[in-house]
Amino acid sequence: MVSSQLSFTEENYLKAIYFLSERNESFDTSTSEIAEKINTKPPTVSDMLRKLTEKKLVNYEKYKRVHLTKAGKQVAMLIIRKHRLWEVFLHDKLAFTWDEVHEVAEQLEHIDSDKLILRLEKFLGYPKVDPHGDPIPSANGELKHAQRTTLSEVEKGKSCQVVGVKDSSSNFLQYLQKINVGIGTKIKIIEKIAFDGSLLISLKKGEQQAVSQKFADNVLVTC
Amino acid sequence: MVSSQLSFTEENYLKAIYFLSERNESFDTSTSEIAEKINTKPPTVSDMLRKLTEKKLVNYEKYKRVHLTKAGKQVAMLIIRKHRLWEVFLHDKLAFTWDEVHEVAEQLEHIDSDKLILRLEKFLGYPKVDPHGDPIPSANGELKHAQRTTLSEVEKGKSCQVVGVKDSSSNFLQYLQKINVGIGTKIKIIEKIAFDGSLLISLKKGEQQAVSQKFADNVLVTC
DNA sequence: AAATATAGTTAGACTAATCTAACAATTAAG
DNA sequence: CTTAATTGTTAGATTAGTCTAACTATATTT
Repeated sequence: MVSSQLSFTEENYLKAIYFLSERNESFDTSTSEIAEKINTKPPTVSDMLRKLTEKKLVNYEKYKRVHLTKAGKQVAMLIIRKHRLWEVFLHDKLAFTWDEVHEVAEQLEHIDSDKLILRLEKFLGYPKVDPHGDPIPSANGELKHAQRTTLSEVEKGKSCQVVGVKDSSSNFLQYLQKINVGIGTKIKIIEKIAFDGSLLISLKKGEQQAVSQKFADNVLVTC
Repeated sequence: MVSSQLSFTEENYLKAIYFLSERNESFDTSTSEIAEKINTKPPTVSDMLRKLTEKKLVNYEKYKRVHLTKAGKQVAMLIIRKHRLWEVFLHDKLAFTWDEVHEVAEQLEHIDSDKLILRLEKFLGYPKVDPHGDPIPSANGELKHAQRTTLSEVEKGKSCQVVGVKDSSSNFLQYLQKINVGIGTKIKIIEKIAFDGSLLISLKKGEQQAVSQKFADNVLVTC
């Protein structure tokens, strides 16, 4: 049942290193960036980096920059996976708003049970993105680099999930709300009307909806 | 958002003290019983008791027996509440069996968010008992001392929840399984037939079922 | 390239939770 | 009511995670 053998604190360091590394080309970060991120002081980070190096979760040499090993990245991805699945749960099932989910998910992400996460994922209907539109890694730690396309690119009969919008005018956002389309909404393409490029789509519970080509051009999705 | 300010460990001590105290009339327990329960050694418990005494969560004098203060009991009840609600979630929503729920709930019970628990309780339909039939304390830490009655005592039109059986013969248990009645099942009394004491009951999703008086006499419920 | 500024490490100390070994109090038995 | 058995505490150490202060390495500037 126990999967990582790592402490709460070690997990948080790995997650922080992942997010900081992601921000540059060389996929690495520094002692003080980490300290800043997780609200500790540089000496504390120095100690932890020595420990994580021993455990082969990071590659690190004194005074140089850190980066995650393959194993370290794997651990980080699984924590992020748990975090985002819990966010979906809080949002979809417990009606938390998108800005409330993060804090609680920070705690829930450390719960250690593989079975729990697999069951939760199934219960949530295998979501691909969290309530902020960020992609959810798979059980083996892979992150589909979510090739975002527009709704208009999706083929007839296929399903996809909303991850964002191109046009962020309040007109458009209000329209989206009105027809109940938001981040994470699953959409199936029922019909494409060649005449004007408009689409017939279905949302959950079989609600059908006709939308214009302009609409479809401005909704970003993953398949 | 933070409600208790207590460490994971302190919470576990309070919970252990609660369960051990519950086993005798004087509602107290001892250093070594606690040590045994939470798998530590007596000196560790001694230290912790000093600490919990300072925090006014237990009443304790050296070499005497311990008991929870009102505040300590309150904390314990809220942890038990969280534990049991999570057990219901795991069982009802994620299809864990009754013997699998405890281990994961041991972790989940320490998640600290009042809002989360209130929303979870609502999402689960305000259950009164966990999958083992143990009662769930209310948000203010009160445990309805679940006046168990038999199904036959419940009035027409009222709803109740199964918490156990009087007759535990395999004949009866098999019958219960067949008609999908278990611990936690909610039952509404549709009709009482005066002629033979039999009942017409409804289970969830409106499945109706006729049961005999003998059946109703042997099913324990809370209202 | 020397001086200065920035970033990182080492040393030493603290807290929480744990242990073992040694000692003290309480309880039970004769 | 003294002795033995049981139970509980104190002392001293350990580990994980954290801190401040002092020191060292790397980077930048002129």
